[in-house]
Amino acid sequence: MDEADGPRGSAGSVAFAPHDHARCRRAAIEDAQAHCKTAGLRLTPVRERVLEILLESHVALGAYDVLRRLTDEGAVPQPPIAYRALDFLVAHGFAHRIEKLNAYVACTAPCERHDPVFMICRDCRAVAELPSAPIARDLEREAARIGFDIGRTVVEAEGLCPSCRVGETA
Amino acid sequence: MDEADGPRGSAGSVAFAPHDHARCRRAAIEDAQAHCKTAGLRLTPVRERVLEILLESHVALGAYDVLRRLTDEGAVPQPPIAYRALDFLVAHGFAHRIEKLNAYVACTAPCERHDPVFMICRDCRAVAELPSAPIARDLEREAARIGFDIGRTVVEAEGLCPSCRVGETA
DNA sequence: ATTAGAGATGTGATGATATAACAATCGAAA
DNA sequence: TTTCGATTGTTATATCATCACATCTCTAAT
Repeated sequence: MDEADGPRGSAGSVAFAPHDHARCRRAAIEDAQAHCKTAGLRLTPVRERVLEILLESHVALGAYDVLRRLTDEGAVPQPPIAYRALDFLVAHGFAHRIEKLNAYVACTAPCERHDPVFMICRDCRAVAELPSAPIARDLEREAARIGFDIGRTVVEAEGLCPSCRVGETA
Repeated sequence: MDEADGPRGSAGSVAFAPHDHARCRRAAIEDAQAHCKTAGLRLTPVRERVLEILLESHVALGAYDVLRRLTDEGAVPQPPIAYRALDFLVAHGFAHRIEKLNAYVACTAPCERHDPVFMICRDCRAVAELPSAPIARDLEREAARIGFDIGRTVVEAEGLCPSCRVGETA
């Protein structure tokens, strides 16, 4: 990967590689702010705070993990508070839901519009987000063969990230 | 598809195509019985019954749907009864878990060993199971690029099956 | 400024999915 | 026929997600 590519650069996964994470977070927040302004969406305090919480790492957090963080900061512990913010972030591409974990991660790519591919570490729950173009093509071809009309796709690989492979028992 | 291919033939999805479903069910049960005998696994009455319930159609059933069926037949309504049987069937490849739906379907292919691709109808919840070889290759290549070691994969496309596309509003 | 309407939030309750824990039983093999 | 691991019975609880309805808050039209 070209070192000149930033944390949200185009060369692929950032989650498993050392990177300037402060910049990564800042860029994601600024992207979200800019996109909301352009699109007339309201990045309210709780929505922005939830995005910040997700952006603290590339580890997937459950809705109740997020809620716990919010309540530690004074919010009342009502699940809809977390779910509503997460739903907003997912709906607009600022975060993704990981079906395999029932959990959420911040988006780490300028997510135009096809569902990404995720690589999920089973040890540390870190999630790398990859572009899905080749796999999407394969899926479309298979779907066409059986007359299926694809809406959304879930592509998640569970395994071990580079860090967690180190020292793993054979 | 070659009509000579049976319901568990090699040419791909059977779930969305008209087929001799009685034969389909029978073949799946017999496969399971034979495989358990060979492998020294115990296809106990409740396990076999749960497989039969899943095999009644190609529609995904939740664990509590299965449990309801069992209790209608006299079992006591304890969730572990259903989950244990489902876990057994999934562990040995006689059924699959659909992450997107938190639900289960009977396996419709002689599942040697790579995780299948599923096409899930959002209207009728029918699930077609396809071989995953090309997609698995793509995923492996992407994983190698970032040093990720893939264990299991989840590939699920949600959309509309051929039957449910008919008469769908544009 | 006033206010109507849509979107967002506060709040209590409940629904849906899944597992922990431990006792009792069964079945294959020593 | 005893033993040991796998399976089942049973109670309880954990975890994930949504409903329903009141209230508030922005924004834009008046």
